[in-house]
Amino acid sequence: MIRAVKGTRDILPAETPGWQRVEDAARRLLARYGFREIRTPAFEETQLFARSIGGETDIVSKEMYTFDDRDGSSLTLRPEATAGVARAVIEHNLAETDPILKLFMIGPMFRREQPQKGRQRQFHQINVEAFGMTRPSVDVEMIELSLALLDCCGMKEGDLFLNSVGDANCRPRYVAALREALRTEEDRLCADCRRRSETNPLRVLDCKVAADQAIIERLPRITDYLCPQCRDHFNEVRRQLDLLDVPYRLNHRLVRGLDYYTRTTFEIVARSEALGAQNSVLGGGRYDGLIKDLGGPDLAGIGFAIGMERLVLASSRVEIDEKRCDVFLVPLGAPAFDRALVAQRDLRRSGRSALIDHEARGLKAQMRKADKIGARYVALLGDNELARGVWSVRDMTDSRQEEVPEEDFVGFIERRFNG
RNA sequence: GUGGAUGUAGCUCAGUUUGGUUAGAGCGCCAGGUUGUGGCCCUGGAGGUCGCGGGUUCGAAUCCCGUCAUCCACCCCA
Repeated sequence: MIRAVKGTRDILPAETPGWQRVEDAARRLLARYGFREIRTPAFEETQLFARSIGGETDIVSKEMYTFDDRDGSSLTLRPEATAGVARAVIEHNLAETDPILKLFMIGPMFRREQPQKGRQRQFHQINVEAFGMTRPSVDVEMIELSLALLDCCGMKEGDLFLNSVGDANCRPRYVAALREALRTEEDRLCADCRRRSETNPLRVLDCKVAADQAIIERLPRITDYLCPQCRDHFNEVRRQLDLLDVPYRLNHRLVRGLDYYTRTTFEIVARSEALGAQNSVLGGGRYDGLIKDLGGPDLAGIGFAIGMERLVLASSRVEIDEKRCDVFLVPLGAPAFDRALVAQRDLRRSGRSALIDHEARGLKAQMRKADKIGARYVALLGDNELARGVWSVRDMTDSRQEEVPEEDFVGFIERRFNG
């Protein structure tokens, strides 16, 4: 049997209403904040991701689905959205044409990781990006929006963590200081952290090994190394968050795993137990140097991504009553079936959902099917009805049944739904 | 890439410790009870290479070896 490949899964008809609810709510809210939808390709030139995300990151070094096209060029299924959106912004000069460049994208991403709860190789994100705005109030708008989005999508219990990772001026100084401090503690750290001390010292900060925690708490903090500009920016972000009553918690250990982040970084962690170890539902930050690094104008950027699978897991379940059918037509015999086909078309033309059980044998079986499918009305056409030129229309909610002249049948149904 | 758990009917699972006739249950599906009426109830039916391969044995879902898959966790991220 051919199965869905490792780390991918089908979102079945029973689940799609929940996904649509999330997407619809998100689209409505994003429109209120002035965001417009963009849809970029699911694959790009490999170079784009290598240059934007950073060659030393886990994503680029071991998680990308990369393949050679037939002409020999290297392509990669997108592991995240920002790079592609940034590319599109540059390619189409969007910053020149759009006075307020706010974009969002909903779609699948691909990373070759070991699957676990809340982590799949194909997963879906809602990505929100704003370009060309450098002021702290933009950071605050994005953070407030991220909370509002999760809230309107049904996730009530989440903690917002905030940090600043500095910029090209001050972050290298901090990394140097961190590496220095780690050297003196080296022999007391876990094996992973000793390795990280060299490869990517920032990663030591979110180590989960209990024995390392005390040491990590004593390490230098990025916020003590921020340059004056970054410090002022961070302070202003915090002041305005307070102004808008946005609850947040500082987390000096919050360092994003992608190289392009600058200054503000944030993350929302679900309190729900439903998520397992991967409880981060939303993450993002500012990336002021990215567009220029990719060969575009010197354009600031800030964005975040919501993991939709995780959001669905963390959201309160709402029963969505599936109304698949307004009228279920039950013809008995071949002449009646022909009339039912016509009636089905006419009902649909008038805007109602109508179904016929094409395979049905007996009346009882068709009634059962009508009930299972949640039909509001059943319209029966048997020998009695044919002889008198009527439909027997049964209201499935109260089991009341009445006869309706054939020529008024569609009008009768219409009045039932509109009146 | 590493570690742990689990693979039996469409779904959820018993049965595996202590090997023993035709492998069970609930739900779902189909049909009948009601030859023109759904839900509830009753009766019957269909549906399984017991993940796959090999081994031990008179005999394997059950014991042994291998392998694959899924889940959870590490790593890391949304």
